Amino acid sequence: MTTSNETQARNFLQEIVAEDKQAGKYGGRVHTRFPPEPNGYLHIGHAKSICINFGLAQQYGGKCNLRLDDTNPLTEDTDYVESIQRDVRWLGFDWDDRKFFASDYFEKLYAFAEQLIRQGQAYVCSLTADEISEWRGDFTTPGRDSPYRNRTVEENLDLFRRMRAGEFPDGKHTLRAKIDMASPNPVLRDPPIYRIRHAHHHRTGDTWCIYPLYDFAHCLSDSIEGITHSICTLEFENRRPLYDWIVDALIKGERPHQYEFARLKLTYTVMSKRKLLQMVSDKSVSGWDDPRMLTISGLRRRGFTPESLRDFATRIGVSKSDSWIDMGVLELSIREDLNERAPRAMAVLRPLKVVVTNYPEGQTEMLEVANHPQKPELGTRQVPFSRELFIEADDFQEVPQKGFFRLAPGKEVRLRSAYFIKCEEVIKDAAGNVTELRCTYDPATRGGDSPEGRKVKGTLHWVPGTAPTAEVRLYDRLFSVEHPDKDKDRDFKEFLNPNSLEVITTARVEPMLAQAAPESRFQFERLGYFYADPKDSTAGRPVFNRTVTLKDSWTKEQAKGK
RNA sequence: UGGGGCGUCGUCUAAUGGCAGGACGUCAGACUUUGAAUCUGAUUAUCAAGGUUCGAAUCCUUGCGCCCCAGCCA
Repeated sequence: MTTSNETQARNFLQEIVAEDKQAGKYGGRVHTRFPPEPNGYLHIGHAKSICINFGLAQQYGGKCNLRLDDTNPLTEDTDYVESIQRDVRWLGFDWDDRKFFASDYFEKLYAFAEQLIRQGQAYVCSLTADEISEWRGDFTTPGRDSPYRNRTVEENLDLFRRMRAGEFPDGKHTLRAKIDMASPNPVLRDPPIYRIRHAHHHRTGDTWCIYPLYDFAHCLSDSIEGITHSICTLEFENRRPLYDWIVDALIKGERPHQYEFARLKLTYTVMSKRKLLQMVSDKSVSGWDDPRMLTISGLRRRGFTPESLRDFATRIGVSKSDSWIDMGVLELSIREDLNERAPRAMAVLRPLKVVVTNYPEGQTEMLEVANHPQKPELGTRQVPFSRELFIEADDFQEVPQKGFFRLAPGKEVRLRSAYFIKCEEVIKDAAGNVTELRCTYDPATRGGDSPEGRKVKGTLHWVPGTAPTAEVRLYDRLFSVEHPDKDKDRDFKEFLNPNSLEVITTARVEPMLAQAAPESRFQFERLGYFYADPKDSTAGRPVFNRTVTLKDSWTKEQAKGK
């Protein structure tokens, strides 16, 4: 019998790296890289890639570089560079002194381009963008050779140098690799590798007016950095022949190889940077770090931990099959982590006043409450108890439905770590709304202990009548359907969940919570895990973000009854 | 349509010609001072059809389905 503990199943990338290392390839060296383009914030799909690339390096005694792939000055920005570094570090990974930019290599890449020209493997093409597209053909018809394909090396070199010198406007010429216009793979039909762009670059400023394209820059950046395994997502698989062609043409000796895995797809969300950017710009969300966003910064602000995200990444595995991960898996990862480490606390979201009629007026006693039921080492705290208190409005039903074992007229429940109380009277306003409950308590049940084995099924959380109020933000899935961008004819934003955020400003919290430091995490008993918002919390007035609810079999039970 | 890739429980993922395993989910139960956690049990899968073989998820053939590619984006 094998169990997951005994079998250390390797994913296909680990297998490739292990075999290469075993075979002594690259002298046993393992060197990966995480190469985001700084044109947006990192999301949970990137987190998967980060864990794969940095993880592989860790597991096989290698290194992983951080490389900002900044070859398109139109979309890139230093703000993004900063956020990327912050997010990778927060996730728990370290590139030491190996932070690189593709733009570090512009001079070298230019030299490689000239070399390609001299080798007769690249030419300056003067077709317009539209013409290039036309001449490329389509899936069924081969492309036609550009009329500029046979320019001499000298002419190409001259033109290319003048492109660099800024003699031509945008789009006037491109440098193209001379491969095969009839290739069944359109990527190989003389792909442009340099274009003219008179644009300000976030790092090189106005030094350049020509910029290399991804296919040219990426494989050569890998080569320059001594990358051994260049890992990317499946949609780049078509480009691997081009990767190899360029590297073969220009690099002698050891060279990197590209491998592809399936990108992460999560239900109830969208993953493309374009769509995330759109929601940020049109204010569908409050920003890149809106806690509903599946960006790393959004998840961080929601209260996710780096550990839970890393756990998620290993849990979902790595393969080449195009698959959907259920949002429940992400929720499981954070619940599992926070169940272990989050101290418990009591907060009431929708307060219902309870008066304990037989409790002496003006008396207050301190009750000791455990911070974690399974971890006595996390200690206890004191919560004041007196004649007036609040319970959750949901925890009372005047006419209890089937299976409801919380408070109801004549019924007895336990107040967590306090006393048993019994509902004697229901007070309503003129409109018939329940505004207050009159209860009696049993002094023999102090601490919540059951005397002579008396059973009560329900245990409710509560806060003192003097409890401070706090703002609580209840977050839910951003989209209300599993696959918001599956239907190409419908805008994904039609599926935004209108209830993805509920702000409650009148929640009541136990006294200790009013002092909660920003970024601290708690389990609000019976409600979920909450995180003191790092931006909006102020001294003595924390704002709590709901990270995730507790598993709730009662709601499920209720739904079944209907 | 040409090329490339991928098809294993509801979902994700193992198997490297030798008992289709694990996790999540679901269902049932135990326990419970959180309807949480924990524990126990159950549940369900090799895209199809042929072939090779003592033996096929794995190899071969044919078919089917899904994904990617026709940016001077990455």
